[in-house]
Amino acid sequence: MTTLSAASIPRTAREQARADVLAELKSIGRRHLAESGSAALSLRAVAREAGMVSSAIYRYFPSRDELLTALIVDAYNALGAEVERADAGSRRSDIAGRWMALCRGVRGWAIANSHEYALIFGSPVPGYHAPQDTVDPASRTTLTLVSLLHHGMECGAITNTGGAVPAPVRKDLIGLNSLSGMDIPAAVMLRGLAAWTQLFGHVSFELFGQFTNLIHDRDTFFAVQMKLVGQQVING
Amino acid sequence: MTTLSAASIPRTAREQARADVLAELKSIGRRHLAESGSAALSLRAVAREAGMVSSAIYRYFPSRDELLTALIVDAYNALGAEVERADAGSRRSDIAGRWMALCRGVRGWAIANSHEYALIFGSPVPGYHAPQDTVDPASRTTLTLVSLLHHGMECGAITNTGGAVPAPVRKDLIGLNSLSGMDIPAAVMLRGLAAWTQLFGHVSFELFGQFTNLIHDRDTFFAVQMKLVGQQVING
DNA sequence: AACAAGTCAAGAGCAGTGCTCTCTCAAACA
DNA sequence: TGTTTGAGAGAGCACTGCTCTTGACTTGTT
Repeated sequence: MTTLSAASIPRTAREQARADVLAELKSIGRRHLAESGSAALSLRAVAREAGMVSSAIYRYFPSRDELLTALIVDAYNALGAEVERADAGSRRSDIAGRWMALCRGVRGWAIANSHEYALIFGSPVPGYHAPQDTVDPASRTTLTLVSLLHHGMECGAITNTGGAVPAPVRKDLIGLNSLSGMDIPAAVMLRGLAAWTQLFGHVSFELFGQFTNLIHDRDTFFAVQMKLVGQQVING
Repeated sequence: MTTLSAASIPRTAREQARADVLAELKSIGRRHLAESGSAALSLRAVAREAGMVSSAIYRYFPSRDELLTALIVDAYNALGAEVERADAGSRRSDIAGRWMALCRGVRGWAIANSHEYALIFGSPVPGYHAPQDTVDPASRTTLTLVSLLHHGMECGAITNTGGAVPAPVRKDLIGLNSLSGMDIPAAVMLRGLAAWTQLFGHVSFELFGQFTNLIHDRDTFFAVQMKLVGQQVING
């Protein structure tokens, strides 16, 4: 168990105090991240603002990367929660509507928390390799899409139009089901992943400045594009 | 004219020497970038390797960001050249084949130059806003796609299946033609941009680690996905 | 040939960074 | 009531971007 894992339930007063300080440091870090981006995130600055000397913060985060990892986990969870919330707001049988809600959820969160989005979907920070802590929170968002696909097939909105999928890829795609306990055919999963990459590709392009001077009405553009993607996913 | 623009033709020996040093510094910087990523790119380290003291490098690059900008411009041009080369290798009337070649060109370059790819398509470096110097090289790659669309329409491979495009978006899409001197209908341009975001979304996902533990046969997966995208762009 | 102007490298220095080590002191535990 | 343990403080190392000044050299002109 690392410093970052949910530190069980604080029992003693000491553990409680430690959990409090940890939470405060993360909160300050998150604010710095939101204001200045990940590269400008400095342990010293966080410590300073928390009223402790620079060396003291190393009691809580053994390195800058550990702080970053903690914030990444939080970001994944925040996005996951937002997407789940967005999905829950639509009628369950309205697959197309749920897809659009999901898209709006992702983009809305990304715009409102652009630095956190960049942290998890932008270029990986140098020398940094995501530890295992991040994979569960990361899959949370993906799971929402997969369950949407699953439900779409269940109620007949999405049909398996077939299409040959090469064996090795088929294996990977079928394997995705084991994470979610569902059984979506490879061809459908393929379309789902295509939609997924398109959604995040679009959001990244928008946030990272590739639409500058090209697309001005971005809300509408996004809606039009995602509607198209939704149709392709549903109708094959 | 900044330090970065092509410094006309060096006339005097002095200008020649300066151009040489500038080129050497950029070359060292590019290597450091390729080896360690943008965040680890340090003016001091570059200067050290070039055999000059740290302060001297400021004669050539007024700030770290200026070095970065120079490398970004180079990266855009390298990608653009690679994509143009890939496109030129296919029979001109084979639109689907050209699309696949173009995709392979982008991905191949991205994998071979991942840090440079991250520099231009990853999260923007903090506090950095792309100066005007970068827009021309950046549009070079996009232009290859637009001309592919144009040619596809010319020879009937791509047909305008219509589809309503909301006025403001239509305006943006039509406006894209003014950059290239072509006249691609909004609905076709829309599909082209969708393919574009999907292509780069896919490559970014792959390079930035989102496929970790999910997709193993990435070459095949990419080929399958891009073929699908190509069909959607061509057949509407 | 002599000079003024322009250019460049060097060195010292400032403020900031991540991170380590040692020390002290107080709280928690036995 | 000791004893252990953990939190904070402080100094320090090596590094960063960047600035300013100083001395040497190259250039074009008189």
